[in-house]
Amino acid sequence: MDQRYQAKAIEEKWQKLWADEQSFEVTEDPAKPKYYVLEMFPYPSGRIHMGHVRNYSIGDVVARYKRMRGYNVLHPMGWDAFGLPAENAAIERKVHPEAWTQENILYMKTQLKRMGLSYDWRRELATCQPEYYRWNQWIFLQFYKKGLAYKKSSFVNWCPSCATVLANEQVVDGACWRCDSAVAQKELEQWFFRITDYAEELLKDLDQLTGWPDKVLTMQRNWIGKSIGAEIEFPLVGHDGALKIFTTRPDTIYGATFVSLAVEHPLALQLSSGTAQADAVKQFIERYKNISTAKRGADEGEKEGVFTGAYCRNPFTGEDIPIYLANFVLMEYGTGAVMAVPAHDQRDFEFAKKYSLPIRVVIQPKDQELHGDTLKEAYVDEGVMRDSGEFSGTANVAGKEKIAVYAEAKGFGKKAIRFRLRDWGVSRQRYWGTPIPIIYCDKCGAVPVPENFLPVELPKDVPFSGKGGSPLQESAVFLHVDCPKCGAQGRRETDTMDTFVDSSWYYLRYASADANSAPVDARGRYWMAVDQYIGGVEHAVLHLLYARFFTKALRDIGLTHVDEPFSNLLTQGMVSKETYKCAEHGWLFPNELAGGEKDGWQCPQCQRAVDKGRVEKMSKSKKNIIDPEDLIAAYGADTARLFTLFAAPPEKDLEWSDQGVEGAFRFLTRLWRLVQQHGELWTSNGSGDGAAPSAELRELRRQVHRTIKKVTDDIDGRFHFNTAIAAIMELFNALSLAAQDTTKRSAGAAIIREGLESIILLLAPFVPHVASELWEQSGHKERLDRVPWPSYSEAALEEEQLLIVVQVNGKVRGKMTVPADITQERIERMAMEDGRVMSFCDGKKITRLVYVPRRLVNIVVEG
RNA sequence: GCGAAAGUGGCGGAAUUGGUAGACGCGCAGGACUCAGAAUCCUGUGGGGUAACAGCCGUGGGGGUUCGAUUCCCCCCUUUCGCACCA
Repeated sequence: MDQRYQAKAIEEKWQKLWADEQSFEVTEDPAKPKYYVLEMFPYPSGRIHMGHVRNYSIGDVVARYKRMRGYNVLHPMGWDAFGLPAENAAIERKVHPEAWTQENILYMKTQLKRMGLSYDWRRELATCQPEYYRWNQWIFLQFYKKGLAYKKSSFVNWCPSCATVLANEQVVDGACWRCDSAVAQKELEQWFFRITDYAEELLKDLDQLTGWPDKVLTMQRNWIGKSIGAEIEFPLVGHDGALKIFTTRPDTIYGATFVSLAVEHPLALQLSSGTAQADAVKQFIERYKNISTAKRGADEGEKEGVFTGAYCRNPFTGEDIPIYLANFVLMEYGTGAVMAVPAHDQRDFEFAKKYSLPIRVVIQPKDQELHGDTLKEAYVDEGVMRDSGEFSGTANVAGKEKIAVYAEAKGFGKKAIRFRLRDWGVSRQRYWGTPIPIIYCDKCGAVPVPENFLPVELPKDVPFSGKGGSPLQESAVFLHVDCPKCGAQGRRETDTMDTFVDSSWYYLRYASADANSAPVDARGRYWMAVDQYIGGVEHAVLHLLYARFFTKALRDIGLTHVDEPFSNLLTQGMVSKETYKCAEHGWLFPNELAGGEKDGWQCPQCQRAVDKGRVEKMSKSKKNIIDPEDLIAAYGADTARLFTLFAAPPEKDLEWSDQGVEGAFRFLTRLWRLVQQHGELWTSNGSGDGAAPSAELRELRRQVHRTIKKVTDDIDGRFHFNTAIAAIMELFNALSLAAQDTTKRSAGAAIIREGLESIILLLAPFVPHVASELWEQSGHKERLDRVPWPSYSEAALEEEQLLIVVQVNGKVRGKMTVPADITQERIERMAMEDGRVMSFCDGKKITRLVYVPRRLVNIVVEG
């Protein structure tokens, strides 16, 4: 037996065995409870990083633990393989996106395998495979049939110099990332998914996601942004028709002294034409039309507007009030028109001040009298309605409802609910994505590709120049196609789908990854929903919201029976590490520093003292990354996993420490050695020298069972792997001491063996390779993967003695060890008789005695 | 600006329901082994204080509730994250 811990050899041995024996491949088994654990699949960028190591280590602990607890565990892995970087690689390095992606997947897969993750690799999928994305297209067609997919005109970022559409992340400070020219807004017809149809359900069902972090629920709630209010029509003066506005404050309508329209409002030009304001309005629109709404919000603060020259009538006061254009009104929300109540809305207040518009107070707070001309800021809190006709005197909260009901009765308004959530624009003018299965025909319009023609595959003959619109427009093979309806010459849609579409249903696909007549078959019913989903918090809104929407929409098509895809969600923290920065030369790698720990580090270029220690999220640019591959080569996967899991609880940020890694490695080495050194424990089947175990040994046995209980509770209830590992280390230290003592070693052989076996089993989910090896070496024929999780015995937990803390006025003044079956009276008497305790009570009156069973006595004295 | 989370030794962190603050790991110090080093093992390690003990101080700061507060409440400070004209 090798005395040294050889991580590499051990890990290779077990990884090969697991692969050869398909240890983690699962099929549906109605006799067993199922458990579906899923980590967010990676983008195949080329190499795995520490964030992946952390994410997948956490998931693997859960998977292996649940397996040991008797669950039928589905634990799959795949690739979020479409996306922009592949296309950039094509432009910059002349590699085809597909080749680039395939190569990355292959490399990263061997990296993941080296971590010993217990995946069912048969279910592996890559979203760029036609067998996968054909179902994106199929789903698109189902959505189209149901009206959930539709086309409308919308704006994209456009670089006039590169003549190409830019993704949001390619726009840096309003300029093109490559050529730095100013980005314009260009209007295009694009495809949308009607996620807003599900807004109400997406909001309501958040309540049933009790296994999600509150933070994520709140973010989703805010994103959906439900507002309850009213829609009211303001008749135009001198024109037909009316302006429809949405407000959450109908109670303030008597204070509406003007109306503000979005710059893009369709009536803007029409209303001003023929008035003296026509030119001013044109200029104003011209000025804002190329600035995206996001950009307008960025220089928040300055309210700008222009009078349209037109008026509308406030239907409640009967007054004619002016109509303005305002830069802060959003066309995409509500109706693109708002009634402005300067006294009770801060934005309207600022606008009114700037353009000298009347400010009329109509909500009166309890404790003060407000006047429009002395108001310093808008009053937005509750109060009583005043100067509001027949509604004066009504509490404003009740007034909201009354105004809306009144307007509805009179036929110029109604109660209304609005969401901040917008429909999901899925069109991308890119190559490396799922082609949208639509054909345009001059006669028939937009015609869906018949399902039996799917997949619409990406053509290979596409040049990647980084110029022009969608690269698919360059492919003659792809573009020209006959209309499926009338047979005339048609033209394919050249937009591809947002990659968020791919990741919105992949968890369903894993359940039946080889199904070829539907995205998911009956096996989905067995496996869904995902019991535990694990990933970064950066996906708290978009990915998780889109996936929830897909689940509901697919449920309505009959593809799944669940309302929500992920029952429990764990958002892991990021991995960070200290950085070194030179004031002049920027970030530095630790190994390029000059100087030393003692005299301080210096910049290799300018010899200036380096600013050390700020802990930042690991990133290439900050030069503080650790490559998992180097780590595994140096210490092995088990050490990498152990440290990652030990250094912090999963939901918190993890600060990387090279010395901490050493510590984890040291622990495994010590465990290895202890098992090697006591081979006799495994061969002899004696339970010691036959004498009854000493009190110390009995306590050691209790610790074994206490540890099993603690580790079980820590993993199962709260995923606190760090404290679970700490408890195992503690037990190890105790066993290690006992094993060094010859008397204890012989008398307590059975207990030490039970302890070591427990440690190996408890460590199995964390460090599966070394645990498997030690299990085998300690004489067990059965594979560790098939051994159940250890159970503890309540009887073995029973304490013989208790440690009781004695306090005087809440301060610890003594401790006593007492038999567990002692009475309260006796404990209290002993506490009072304790010498040190007595000295604190000396001459003082005891007013009270607090006894916490099995824990402490607090003597309360006076004076 | 609004909202949320967090702040504990030299460092990462623990204390799960209000009951011994600092588990476990790192670092550091002393010792053993060694010609020496590395590795390993043992002991110690919140601060101050003492010959040693004791008492004393201590969970960002200030107040409160309680027999007892890292934990609950109020105010303030700092950091991180999210949202940021959504009418």
